[in-house]
Amino acid sequence: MGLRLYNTLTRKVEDFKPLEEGRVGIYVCGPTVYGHAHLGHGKSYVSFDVLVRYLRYLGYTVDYVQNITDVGHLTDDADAGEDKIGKQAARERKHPMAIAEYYTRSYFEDMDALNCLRPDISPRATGHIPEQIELVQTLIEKGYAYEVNGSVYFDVSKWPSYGRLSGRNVEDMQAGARVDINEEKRHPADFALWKKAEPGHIMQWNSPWGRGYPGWHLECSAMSMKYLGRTIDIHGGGIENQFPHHECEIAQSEAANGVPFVRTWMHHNMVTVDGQKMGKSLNNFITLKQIFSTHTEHKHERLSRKYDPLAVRQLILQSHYRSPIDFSDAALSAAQSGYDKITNTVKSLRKKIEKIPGKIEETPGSEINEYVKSQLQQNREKFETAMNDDLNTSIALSIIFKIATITNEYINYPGPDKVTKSSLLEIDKFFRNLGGNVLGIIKDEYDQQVESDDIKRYELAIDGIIEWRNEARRNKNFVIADKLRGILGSVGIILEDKPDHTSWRLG
RNA sequence: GGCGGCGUACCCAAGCGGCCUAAGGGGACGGUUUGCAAAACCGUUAUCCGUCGGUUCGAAUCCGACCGCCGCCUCCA
Repeated sequence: MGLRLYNTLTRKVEDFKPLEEGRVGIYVCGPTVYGHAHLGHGKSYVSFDVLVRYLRYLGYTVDYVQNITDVGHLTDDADAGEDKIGKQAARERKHPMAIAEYYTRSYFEDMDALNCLRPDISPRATGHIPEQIELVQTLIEKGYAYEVNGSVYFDVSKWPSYGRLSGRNVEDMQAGARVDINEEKRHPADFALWKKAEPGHIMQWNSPWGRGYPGWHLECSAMSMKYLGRTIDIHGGGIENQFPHHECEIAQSEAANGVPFVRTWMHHNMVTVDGQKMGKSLNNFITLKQIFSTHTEHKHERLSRKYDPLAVRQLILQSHYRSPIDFSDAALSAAQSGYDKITNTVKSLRKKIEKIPGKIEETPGSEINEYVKSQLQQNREKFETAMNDDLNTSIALSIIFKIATITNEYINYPGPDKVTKSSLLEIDKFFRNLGGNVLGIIKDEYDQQVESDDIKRYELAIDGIIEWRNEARRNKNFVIADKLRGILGSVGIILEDKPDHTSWRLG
């Protein structure tokens, strides 16, 4: 059985089959770059990163497009157009493009840390104004849009299936709608394709309707069409964008092209912090940089320590992408411990491989251990079954843990089974493939020691103290030995005595 | 008011009609190992899945009611 994905459009898990054999086009709604990326971005892009990675693992060629919104999203749909980037630009007294550039770089930096593969194309909205204008023109020509006083609106009454994706109908939405009445619109549900620029609006362009800027749903339609064609296999985004954003995308794209816009709609669920929606006003808004930073002055007050970016990734993968996830210091800390366990295992596995000299064919008893072989085989199948079932990363991850336990058992307590280099390499291959290439929580290389410059400077001293302590241990002077361990421990350095040497790590 | 989701051990979380006397992680406790630790390994930690009814030979899984929580309906990942 192949990959099956939940499709919001049909509310069912369906067999996944791309339009073109062996090739998948994916468009994911990217960030609006007016601030540092937060936990919500983390969940979103890790989720879709795993989708892309798994599709590639299955042998598909994937065209992954994720936009960068550097203009156009206003604070509301009705009018009162305040561009969030413009707002931030005013606050920081910088050019809007400088703001967009700065936070775009910051975003990529954080996504790299989370081990998310870069999209194949990261199109900027401002780089596609002509395409957007063209799309608006098409919609006007086909009678789906109308111009009023320099602004252009999509006529929802011309598109009966509006609301299908989100399970709403235009009438129901009237009652509790918080959208202000806009005099220009023929119907309150009509949405802006192009807005006339008020004199003070910083970002604006020439158009057939005068100076203005694009409406907030338009860029995704224009750019996905340009890079992936009129019908795309998968469109992903946050569940909060189901309505109105994705609904509007469908309407304008299909009205313009006359063909289905998206075959599979995927929506991930939201993030809460300590059980509450994450929001700037609630003081529980946590950026990824605040979690990753070693510098205590940047730390968020709800966090007790810094966490490894890949531990955050692991926490995200521990639950399903369609489930909400609650971040708390306790959850982060538990994920960090679990992440450390896997990392420790992989590190000691690789150390062990290095210690067995020679090429495989020269190593005596180089055959793969039968038990190891069957376990890897079995668990690979389970892993694929889990991932095929709408990306059940929680189970996939549990299989990595299972193999970690088997690995430790095999290395440390081989019993009658001989530890062979081939077996160890086979296990490492499993980790690199499933834990690394697919889940992205196992690195191909781990730094020898800590990256932090502060620690690096003291490495010699640390090694010296360890040497001193081992001399004491050899002389059975355990009082001194324990005292030295205590001193290192008090600055967060934890020692591990191995049969032949002592290693250290930061606790 | 409309739409959607969730409630599983001390915490996180998978399971969505029989393989469940319920994965996996964290924590706690006990053991092996260790000079002692750390790491690792082994074991224990839910006869039960918010509550009450129903459907079924059989339900955590389906249906109904109720209680509690959350999200969307305004930009948001």
